[in-house]
Amino acid sequence: MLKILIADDHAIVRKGLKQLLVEEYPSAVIGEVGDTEGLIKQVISTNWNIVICDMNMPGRSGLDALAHIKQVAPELPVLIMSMYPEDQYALRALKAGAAGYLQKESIHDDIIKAIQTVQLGKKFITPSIAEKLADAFQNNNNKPLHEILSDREFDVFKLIASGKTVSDIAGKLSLSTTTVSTYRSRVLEKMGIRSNAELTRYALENKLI
Amino acid sequence: MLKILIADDHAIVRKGLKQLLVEEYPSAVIGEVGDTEGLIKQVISTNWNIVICDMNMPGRSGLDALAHIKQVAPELPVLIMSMYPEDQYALRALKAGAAGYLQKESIHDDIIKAIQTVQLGKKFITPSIAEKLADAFQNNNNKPLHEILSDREFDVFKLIASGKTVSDIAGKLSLSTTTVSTYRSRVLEKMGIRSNAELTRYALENKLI
DNA sequence: TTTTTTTGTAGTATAAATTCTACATTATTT
DNA sequence: AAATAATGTAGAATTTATACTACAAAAAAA
Repeated sequence: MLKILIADDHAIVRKGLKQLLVEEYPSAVIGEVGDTEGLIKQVISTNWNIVICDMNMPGRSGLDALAHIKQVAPELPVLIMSMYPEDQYALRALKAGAAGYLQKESIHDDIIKAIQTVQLGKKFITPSIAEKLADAFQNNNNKPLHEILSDREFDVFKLIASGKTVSDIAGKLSLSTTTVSTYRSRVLEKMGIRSNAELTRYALENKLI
Repeated sequence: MLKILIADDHAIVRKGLKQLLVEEYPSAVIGEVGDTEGLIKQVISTNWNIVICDMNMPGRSGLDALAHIKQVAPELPVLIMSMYPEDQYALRALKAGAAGYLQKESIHDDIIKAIQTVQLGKKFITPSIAEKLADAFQNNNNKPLHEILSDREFDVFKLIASGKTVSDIAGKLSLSTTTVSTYRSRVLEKMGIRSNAELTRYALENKLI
């Protein structure tokens, strides 16, 4: 009998998802937990076939929980869902061992397919994520992102992240503004990032500024 | 017969909420829309008793929609829900004429009570929001910086902080890019800030994005 | 040791953002 | 009620930033 565990801190989301699953798998057992602790507990105490886990839960994040699950139940497929389209997160999730990454926006369309896929022991990868994956694969894999920057790029990275404009930086480093812009695009490219805001965020999170 | 309209861009959320409502009001008519346009259309074409509307929908935000609804159906109670706990949003929502503000986290506990309350023509205010309200009522001075922004400015603030470009934002809000730039400078001015990076930082630190 | 990549650097043409200014509407204060 | 300030909105002119493209020097891979 199919046993699916849902982990999400929002009860409405759990409810909606459960409804969806019940409609497709009327005889399945659907469990719910609202935090990562409950999730871990459930995974240890009960034999679930699939876990569907939100990425953004208060306290320990879904990814932390995932890492934990991979230790106690390496075979248990975990689908990570998130409200962020940013496939950035998808890569992190997959790296951490997720069986698939679902955006909440399109979960309706994907979830059943995803379940079928992971039931076969395969990973559920959407085409757009596959592409990102392929990219990340050939790029440097396990270094922190900012370590794959060249020195100059890293300089520029930090300055941009701390709010300097391209021309400020050009002045400071005595370079042409276009040069700085070029560095910037290389940084963005290498880090799989799309905006200065994300740079800032990254830098703050990694305590680089 | 009770007729409740749900507006939320995430189908799972609609589903969960609907389920919740059906359980409590089996004979109620529950409508669903996924965007603000649909919402406005529905409000005009059908006589709903209550609207439950998500604050963060793509395109025109829930608050815009609310303002619109207040014009065409001033008596129709609109409950605004949001995933942000920051009661900041609550104040804006109430100011814009919402009948209540619900956090998605606790919607399970509050929604039925909220519906009963607004059915009596009263506003549903949780204690914590009541407090904020009281504060805001007189305490205009010691507000956090971001609370001195106007609604529009705040919209733009969040979008910039999360990395949208000025033209993205202009597109999204159907404004001229120069208008958005103007908001940006006003925001920078009001907050005593000099760059987008600082905006991002501020927003991250204050958990506004 | 060739060959291929990465790095440091810019120019040109183009796209995007900013500044300043302005002007109705709303809100607030006096 | 009148006066003042804040808000929502843009246009013109200008300043900045970006996308492409390019190329030599250094580093890495074959």
